[in-house]
Amino acid sequence: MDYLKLTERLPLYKSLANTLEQRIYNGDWPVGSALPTEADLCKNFQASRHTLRHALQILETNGLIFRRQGAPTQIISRKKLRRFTQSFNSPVDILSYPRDTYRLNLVEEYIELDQAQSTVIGGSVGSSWYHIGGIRKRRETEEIIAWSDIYILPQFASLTTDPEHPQVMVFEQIEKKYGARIERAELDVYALGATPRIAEHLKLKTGDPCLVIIRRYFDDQDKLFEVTVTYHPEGKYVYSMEFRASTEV
Amino acid sequence: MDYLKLTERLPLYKSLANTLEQRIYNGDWPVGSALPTEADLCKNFQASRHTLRHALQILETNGLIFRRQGAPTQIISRKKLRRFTQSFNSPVDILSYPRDTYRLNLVEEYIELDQAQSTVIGGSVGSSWYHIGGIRKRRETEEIIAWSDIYILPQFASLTTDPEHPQVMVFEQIEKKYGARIERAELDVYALGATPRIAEHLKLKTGDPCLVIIRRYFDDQDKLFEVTVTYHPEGKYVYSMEFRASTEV
DNA sequence: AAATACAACTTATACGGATAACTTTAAGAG
DNA sequence: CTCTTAAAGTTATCCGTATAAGTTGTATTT
Repeated sequence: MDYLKLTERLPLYKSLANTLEQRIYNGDWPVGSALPTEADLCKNFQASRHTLRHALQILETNGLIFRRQGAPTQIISRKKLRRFTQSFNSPVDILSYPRDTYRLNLVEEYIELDQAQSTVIGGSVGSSWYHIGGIRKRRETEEIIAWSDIYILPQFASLTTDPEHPQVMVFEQIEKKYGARIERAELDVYALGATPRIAEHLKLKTGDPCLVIIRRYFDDQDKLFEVTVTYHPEGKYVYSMEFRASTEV
Repeated sequence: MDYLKLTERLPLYKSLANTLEQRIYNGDWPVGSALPTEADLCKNFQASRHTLRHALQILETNGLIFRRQGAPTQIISRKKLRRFTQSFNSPVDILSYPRDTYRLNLVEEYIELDQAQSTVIGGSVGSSWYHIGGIRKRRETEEIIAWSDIYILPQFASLTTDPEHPQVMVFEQIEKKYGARIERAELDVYALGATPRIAEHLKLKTGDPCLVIIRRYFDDQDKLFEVTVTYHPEGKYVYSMEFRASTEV
C-alpha cells in the first residue's frame, strides 16, 4: 500500500491551531486582550476541549498566547516568532577546547577587584576573588593556544588542590564539588592588542592582535560565581557556532 | 488565602514522568530497547492513557525517548540532557547592529572565488558570487564601526538597486524579495591583524587588531546563499551573547 | 527469491465528562 | 478605607472510550 499521499490530511488540532493563529494575526483578538474561554472556543469551532487545548498549546509554544491557570488566555503577539536557537548539552560546548590541549596554571592568588578589573570581569569593585592564571597548550606541538585568567569565588579556591584540576573545566569542578549549578552564562568577544603582560605570556609583541573571550557564569540565584577571560593569539583559535531555525511543534 | 505552599503537590503526569525517567536512568529499560506499550504502562502505573501520554511527551522533549506512530517507543538516552540555549527571534539578532548605524556601499562587483576566498567564505573554488563591500558608521559621530564584505548568489544581485537597500540587512531583503528562508547559520569569530586593504578602509595601520566575524546563511536545501565578513577595529565592537539553561516542559 | 497482501500490534487523534486549583471580582467585616 | 472572606469564572488535571493511521512481521502470491 505505497500510495503517494496526495491530500495531506491535517489533524484537527493542527488545523485549529492554524485557524486561531490566522485570526490572531488578522487582529480579531488584539494583542493585550483575552482570548474567549476554552468553553466558548470549543462551541464556536466544534471541537472537544481536549483538541482545542492541544491547539492552544501550539500557539503558546509559538509565543502567541500566554496562559495561567484560573485566568483568561492572553494574546501577547500577533506574529508567530521564528526562533533561531543554538543549543549545547553543556556549557563546556560554549567554549569547547579541543581534547588535545591542556591547561598549565602559572599564577594562583586572592585578589580584590579594582575599577578596571571590575569593568572587564563584571564583579563589583572591591569584591574578593580567587585568581588562577595559566596557559593552554596543544599537547602534540606544545603550541600556545591561549592565556586564561579564571576568577572564582574564594570559597571555591580549594578545588585547585585536586590533582585532576588542570584537566577539567573549572566550572565542572565547582558543579561537582560544591553543587552550584549554572543557570545562565554571558559571553563577550572582542579583539584586543596584546598588553605587555599578555604579550609576555603568549610570547607576542605588545599590540599584536588577540581574540578575547569573556565568559561569566551565574547560578540559580543569578549570582556570578565564575568568570574566565581567555586571550587567543591571532591564527590560533576560531570561535565557531551554528544556529538553526527551531522546528516548531 | 496567602499560605505558603508547604507541600508542593506534584501533578500525576509530572510524577509519572519523574518515575519513568528514574527507571530509564536505572537501566530498567536499556537504551536501544523499547518501552512497554502505552496500554501496559497505564495498567502498571494505574494512570489513564491521557496522563501517561502527557508524561511520555515530557520524556520525549527531554530527549530520553523517541516515538513514531505505529511503532513501539524507543529508549534513546539514559540521561536527561541539560540544554543551554541561546535563542533569537531573527538572525538579525545574531549580529544586531545598533540602530544608530548605517552601511555605506563602496564596492559592487561579480567575482569568482579563488582558493583563499573559498577557504574563508566557504563556497567552492570558482563559484560565482556578487560582492558588496562597504563600511558601517555610527550616525552621530561618523565613527567607523566596521568594514563588511557581503557575498550573495548572483541571482540576488538586483536587490542593491532598491533605494532602501543600505538601511536593511541583506538577508532580510533576500527573504522578502526572493522568498529564500534561512534554515541554518554558521558563525565564525577570530582575531586578525588588519591586511593592507582592510587597514585602508578602516583607517588603521596594517597589522592593527581586528575582530573578524563571518556569518554563513543556508536555506532549507542547505544551500549557502549569503556570506558576510565583517572587520571591526579594536575597541569598536564587542560581540555579546547570553545563554540560559533551558526551562523544562 | 522477491514482491504483495494481510493481520496483529502500537501509537495518534478525537470525543465527553468530572473534579481540583487558581484568579478575579464583589460582598462583607473590622 | 483596608483587609478578609466568599463566590463566580477560568484553566489544569485526570479519567474513560472509540476510531484512525502507521509499523512490523507473516503468509501468500508471483
